Formats: sequence, structure tokens, C-alpha cells
Amino acid sequence: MNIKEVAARAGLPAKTIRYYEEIGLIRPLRAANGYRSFRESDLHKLAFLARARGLGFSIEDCRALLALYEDRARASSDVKALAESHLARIAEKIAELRGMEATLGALVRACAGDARPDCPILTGIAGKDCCG
Amino acid sequence: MNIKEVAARAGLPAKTIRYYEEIGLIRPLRAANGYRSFRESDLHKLAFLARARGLGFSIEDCRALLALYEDRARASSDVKALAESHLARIAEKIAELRGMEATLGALVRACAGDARPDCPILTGIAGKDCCG
DNA sequence: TATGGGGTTTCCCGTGATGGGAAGGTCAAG
DNA sequence: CTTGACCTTCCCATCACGGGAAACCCCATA
Repeated sequence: MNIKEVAARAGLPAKTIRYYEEIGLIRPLRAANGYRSFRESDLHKLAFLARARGLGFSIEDCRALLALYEDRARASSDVKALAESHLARIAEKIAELRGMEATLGALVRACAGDARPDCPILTGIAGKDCCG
Repeated sequence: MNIKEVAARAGLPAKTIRYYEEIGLIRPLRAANGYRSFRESDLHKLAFLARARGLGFSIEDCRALLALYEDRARASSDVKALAESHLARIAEKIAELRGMEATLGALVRACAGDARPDCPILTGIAGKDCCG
């Protein structure tokens, strides 16, 4: 399989696939003409990576997940620990964003949004009572 | 005021303040020795920037907000439009993160997390039924 | 056989918003 | 005069790619 087909099937840009090879996440073979030659196992790994990235795992997390995936002697507790720590990061981010949403939402609701210059959003950002 | 004091009072690292000058968000004076010399107005702008960044606005959004803040002839509708568009981006991100949280959370709950290799998290990421 | 068009390769630069750290100038206190 | 804290500029690194150039490869058609 050449890179374009594998890209289509894994749902990843060709650029990303080359990058993943460069950082050692996959090791496709090479044809005589220098083209990358992907096996089914490469495609499988790329699809795994695409899904893990879609769940927000960092590249290094993905590397660890892939290693666990390929290690038949793994303990599921190792996988779960990784996933739980990522879940915690996700929850933190959500909390942070919700804080922003609440603060900014209140300012937006207080703003008339007309042609006049008076703006609670600006005074809110400027004032000491903002972003508590 | 030298940079360290202004950094402490604005709640920003000195590095960040230098960067903000470099990209033209602030224009502090210079003392004879080459040191930056911050006025109260610079401090005020930096505090504004720190809060706007804390609300998740991008640097370019901050530039626009600062311009509006300094423009006495602004229309509050312009500010509100900017803020609402940012609020929408925040909501999108929250939705995306909640999707991840739901999917990954379900996988984590299904995983025994013991010494055995069987792991619904890995098969979930590997399988076609993962990530919507 | 030439030509065209698409696929592929490597290489280098850019992103956003800083952080780290080196090399060197300046200032106030002891 | 020295020490140590502060300041300066400059360059490189982050993270996960994306854009685009220059060159090579393959296949089909005229």
C-alpha cells in the first residue's frame, strides 16, 4: 500500500503519517523505488493512533499506548492508569473552560451590544474584579 | 518601573512582557541605560492583557480588545461580537472535550485494571466502534 | 518516444505563546 | 572593588503538524 491509500483508510493526512514514521511510531517498509510500503499491520497501527489522538492523547501517550497494545504480557492496570490520568487532564481542561465560559458569559450578558461605547466586557476585563 | 516589578504587579512573567513588547502590544519607554521603563498606563494594559488571556482570548483577540478598550468612540457591539465568537469557540472546545471524556470514561469503567492483559480500553481504541 | 499528469520523496520554514538559558551590561550595597 | 541581583539581546525548544519547493517515479496516451 502506498501512502495515499493508507492515509485514506486510516483517516490521517499523508504528512502526519510521514511524521509518525519520523518519530518512530511506525516503521513501514520501503519499495525498491524508495516509496513507503505499508503492511496491514502498519495501517492497523495508524488507525489505532488516529483514534487515540482523537481521544486527546498526546503523541507520547500514544507511543506508550501502542507499546502496551503490542505487549501481550501487559497489565490492564497500566493502560487504565494512563487513561485515568488523561481523563483527569480532560476534566481539568473542561473545568478551566467552564470557568472562562461563566465569567465571559456573565460579561456578555451584561453588555448592551449597541452603538454606545459603554461596555461591561471591557471594564470587566480591565477591572480588578475580573477573572477572580 | 522596571520589568520585575511590573511583572509582579501584572501577574505576568517578565519573558511574556518582553514578548508583548516585541509583537507591539505595549510600547514601554527606555531609560538611559537601556532598561525598559514602564508607566502606570503600561501596567494597566498588561493587567488587561493578563486577564484577557486568562479568559482564553488569543493574542490577536487581545490586540483587538485592547484597541477597542483604548478607542473611546467604540461601539459596544464590536466588543460583544468578539466576545461572543470567543464564547462559541469555548463552547465548541468544551463539547469536544466532553465527547472525549464520555468515550474514554466508558472505556475506563469497563476496564478491570488488574494484572491481566485483557483491556477494553485498548480494544476500544483499536476497534472500529471507537470514537464515534 | 515524448509528454503530461499524478504520485512520491526529502528538506526547510511557519504556526502560538511562551520558556530556558547563554553572554554580557548595570546598579546598589557592603 | 567585589558580589549578587537585575537588566539586555539572542538563539533554540516546545507540540503536532501544514505548506510548499525541488526532484524523482510511474503509467497512459499521442
